[in-house]
Amino acid sequence: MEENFFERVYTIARQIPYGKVTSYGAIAKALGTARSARMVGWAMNASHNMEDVPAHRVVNRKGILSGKHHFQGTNLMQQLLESEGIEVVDNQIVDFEKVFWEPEVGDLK
DNA sequence: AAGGTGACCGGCC
DNA sequence: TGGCCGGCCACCT
Repeated sequence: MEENFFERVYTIARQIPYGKVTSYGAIAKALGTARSARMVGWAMNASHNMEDVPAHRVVNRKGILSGKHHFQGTNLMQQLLESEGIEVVDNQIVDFEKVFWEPEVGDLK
Protein backbone atom coordinates (compact mmCIF):
# COMPACT_ATOMS: atom_id res chain seq x y z
CA MET A 1 0.00 0.00 0.00
CA GLU A 2 1.22 3.43 -0.75
CA GLU A 3 -0.13 4.93 2.40
CA ASN A 4 1.87 7.53 4.23
CA PHE A 5 3.70 6.75 7.42
CA PHE A 6 1.02 8.60 9.33
CA GLU A 7 -1.74 6.48 7.86
CA ARG A 8 -0.03 3.35 9.09
CA VAL A 9 0.28 4.75 12.57
CA TYR A 10 -3.39 5.68 12.56
CA THR A 11 -4.31 2.21 11.40
CA ILE A 12 -2.53 0.64 14.34
CA ALA A 13 -3.84 3.20 16.80
CA ARG A 14 -7.40 2.55 15.69
CA GLN A 15 -6.87 -1.12 16.47
CA ILE A 16 -6.24 -0.41 20.13
CA PRO A 17 -9.08 -2.08 22.05
CA TYR A 18 -11.20 -0.23 24.59
CA GLY A 19 -9.62 -0.02 28.00
CA LYS A 20 -6.19 -0.82 26.64
CA VAL A 21 -3.12 1.23 25.90
CA THR A 22 0.10 0.81 23.99
CA SER A 23 3.43 2.52 23.59
CA TYR A 24 4.90 4.47 20.72
CA GLY A 25 7.69 1.96 20.42
CA ALA A 26 5.20 -0.91 20.15
CA ILE A 27 3.43 0.79 17.29
CA ALA A 28 6.70 1.63 15.61
CA LYS A 29 7.77 -1.96 15.98
CA ALA A 30 4.50 -3.15 14.50
CA LEU A 31 5.18 -0.93 11.54
CA GLY A 32 8.61 -2.46 11.19
CA THR A 33 10.34 0.74 12.15
CA ALA A 34 11.02 0.18 15.81
CA ARG A 35 13.72 2.80 15.76
CA SER A 36 11.31 5.39 14.49
CA ALA A 37 9.32 5.50 17.67
CA ARG A 38 9.70 9.25 17.58
CA MET A 39 7.99 9.32 14.23
CA VAL A 40 5.00 7.61 15.80
CA GLY A 41 4.74 10.41 18.30
CA TRP A 42 5.05 12.87 15.47
CA ALA A 43 2.33 11.14 13.57
CA MET A 44 0.12 11.23 16.64
CA ASN A 45 0.62 14.95 16.67
CA ALA A 46 -1.11 15.11 13.31
CA SER A 47 -3.71 12.64 14.55
CA HIS A 48 -5.56 15.59 16.00
CA ASN A 49 -7.21 15.83 12.62
CA MET A 50 -8.19 12.19 12.74
CA GLU A 51 -11.14 11.69 15.03
CA ASP A 52 -10.88 7.93 14.76
CA VAL A 53 -7.45 7.88 16.30
CA PRO A 54 -7.51 7.30 20.06
CA ALA A 55 -4.24 9.03 20.76
CA HIS A 56 -5.06 9.03 24.45
CA ARG A 57 -4.46 5.29 24.45
CA VAL A 58 -0.90 5.79 23.33
CA VAL A 59 1.75 6.50 25.93
CA ASN A 60 5.48 6.08 26.21
CA ARG A 61 7.22 2.96 27.44
CA LYS A 62 7.02 4.07 31.06
CA GLY A 63 3.26 4.36 30.85
CA ILE A 64 3.45 8.10 31.28
CA LEU A 65 1.02 10.38 29.50
CA SER A 66 3.86 12.11 27.74
CA GLY A 67 1.53 13.56 25.15
CA LYS A 68 -1.18 14.82 27.46
CA HIS A 69 0.32 18.26 27.04
CA HIS A 70 -0.66 18.19 23.40
CA PHE A 71 -4.30 17.53 24.10
CA GLN A 72 -6.80 20.30 24.33
CA GLY A 73 -7.20 20.12 28.07
CA THR A 74 -4.35 19.31 30.39
CA ASN A 75 -6.39 16.55 31.97
CA LEU A 76 -8.40 15.48 28.95
CA MET A 77 -6.17 12.54 28.14
CA GLN A 78 -6.30 11.30 31.72
CA GLN A 79 -10.06 11.68 31.84
CA LEU A 80 -10.47 9.63 28.69
CA LEU A 81 -8.29 6.84 30.05
CA GLU A 82 -10.09 6.80 33.37
CA SER A 83 -13.35 6.62 31.48
CA GLU A 84 -12.12 3.38 30.01
CA GLY A 85 -11.26 1.94 33.39
CA ILE A 86 -7.59 2.78 33.25
CA GLU A 87 -6.18 4.19 36.45
CA VAL A 88 -4.03 7.23 35.95
CA VAL A 89 -2.09 8.86 38.76
CA ASP A 90 0.20 11.81 38.28
CA ASN A 91 0.18 11.51 34.50
CA GLN A 92 1.18 7.90 34.86
CA ILE A 93 -0.82 4.76 34.11
CA VAL A 94 -1.32 2.36 37.00
CA ASP A 95 -0.83 -1.33 36.20
CA PHE A 96 0.57 -0.32 32.87
CA GLU A 97 1.53 -3.89 32.04
CA LYS A 98 -2.01 -5.09 32.70
CA VAL A 99 -3.62 -2.62 30.33
CA PHE A 100 -0.82 -2.79 27.82
CA TRP A 101 -1.85 -4.03 24.41
CA GLU A 102 0.63 -5.09 21.79
CA PRO A 103 -0.36 -4.08 18.23
CA GLU A 104 -0.85 -6.91 15.79
CA VAL A 105 1.66 -7.04 13.02
CA GLY A 106 1.30 -7.79 9.35
CA ASP A 107 -2.47 -7.51 9.16
CA LEU A 108 -2.49 -4.32 7.18
CA LYS A 109 -0.21 -5.35 4.39
C1' DA B 1 19.06 20.29 -0.63
C1' DA B 2 20.43 20.73 4.16
C1' DG B 3 19.49 21.36 8.80
C1' DG B 4 16.46 21.45 12.73
C1' DT B 5 12.89 19.18 15.36
C1' DG B 6 10.31 15.82 18.22
C1' DA B 7 3.76 13.02 22.07
C1' DC B 8 10.63 8.06 21.88
C1' DC B 9 13.66 4.08 23.23
C1' DG B 10 17.43 1.68 25.31
C1' DG B 11 21.43 1.60 28.08
C1' DC B 12 23.88 3.14 32.15
C1' DC B 13 24.30 5.08 36.94
C1' DT C 1 11.72 4.72 38.69
C1' DG C 2 14.28 8.68 37.45
C1' DG C 3 17.86 11.47 35.03
C1' DC C 4 21.35 11.88 31.26
C1' DC C 5 23.08 10.69 26.66
C1' DG C 6 23.27 8.94 22.02
C1' DG C 7 20.93 7.14 18.14
C1' DC C 8 17.28 7.10 14.70
C1' DC C 9 14.03 8.54 11.21
C1' DA C 10 10.30 11.03 8.76
C1' DC C 11 8.45 15.67 8.44
C1' DC C 12 8.88 20.81 7.96
C1' DT C 13 11.07 25.25 6.56
